[in-house]
Amino acid sequence: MITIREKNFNIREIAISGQCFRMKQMDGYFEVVAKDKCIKISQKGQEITFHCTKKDFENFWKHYFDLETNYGKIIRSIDPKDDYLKAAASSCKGIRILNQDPWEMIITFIISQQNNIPRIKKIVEALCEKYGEEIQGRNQYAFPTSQALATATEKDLLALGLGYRAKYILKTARDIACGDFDLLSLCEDDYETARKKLLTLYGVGPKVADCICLFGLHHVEAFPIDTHIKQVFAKHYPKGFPFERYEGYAGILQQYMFYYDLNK
DNA sequence: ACCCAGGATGGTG
DNA sequence: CACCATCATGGG
Repeated sequence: MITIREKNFNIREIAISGQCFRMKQMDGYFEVVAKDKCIKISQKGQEITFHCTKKDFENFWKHYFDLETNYGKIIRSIDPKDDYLKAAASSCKGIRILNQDPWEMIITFIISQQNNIPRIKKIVEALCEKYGEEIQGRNQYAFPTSQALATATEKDLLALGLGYRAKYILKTARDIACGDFDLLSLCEDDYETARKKLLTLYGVGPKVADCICLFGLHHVEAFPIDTHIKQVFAKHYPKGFPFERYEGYAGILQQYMFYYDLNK
């Protein structure tokens, strides 16, 4: 168990930010499942307690929650004249851009298309229960490996409620499991290269590719444009969003706007 | 019964 | 290039 103090960290905001789908609010704490790991986290004000060993915190969770980045500095860089962006960031100053598993992001964000967040969570959970390994003593299931998912049939996936995305998931899982699509080299690529490669996957378009880049590869310049952001742009940035001002990390600001619009 | 949800694909003009 | 029907499913 390890407790830290951090201004720009709010586990509740992160849990409902729509970038992760396996973070659950329990009675007095949050339960987080990532890849094949599970942790309980509680927070009182700026004191955050990670219920794990110091070793696991240092080796995994610290990086997972992007605790080495200064988010205060990012928020302070917002144009003081941009009232909307200031309000958006102010509504969720505790968001972090998580360092999630690329494979997990590919699958979950293919599922996310034309879908709502509660339902995405439900489907991801069902997928883990059916194809993931049990995490010992946790009553939780790891995210399935590509090899495990590759053994599924389209009918199996349809039964889980995946709908028309079932065929996307199957082909992508199989292409990755057999090594036809190389995940390891993807992790070495810069944003533009990674994005281009991701677009070759069946079921991955521009928006999903950017979500994978942002949440799975930590290319914080990636800026996913979904239905919410389109509405925000139409309403608050009719003359265009000032991307040039936030070059290299606009994706973080995207999360503030997404959150603000989602919870309005 | 109608509309929407962190869109992508395949076809057409 | 731009547009557009279609793709399953559940929740409002």
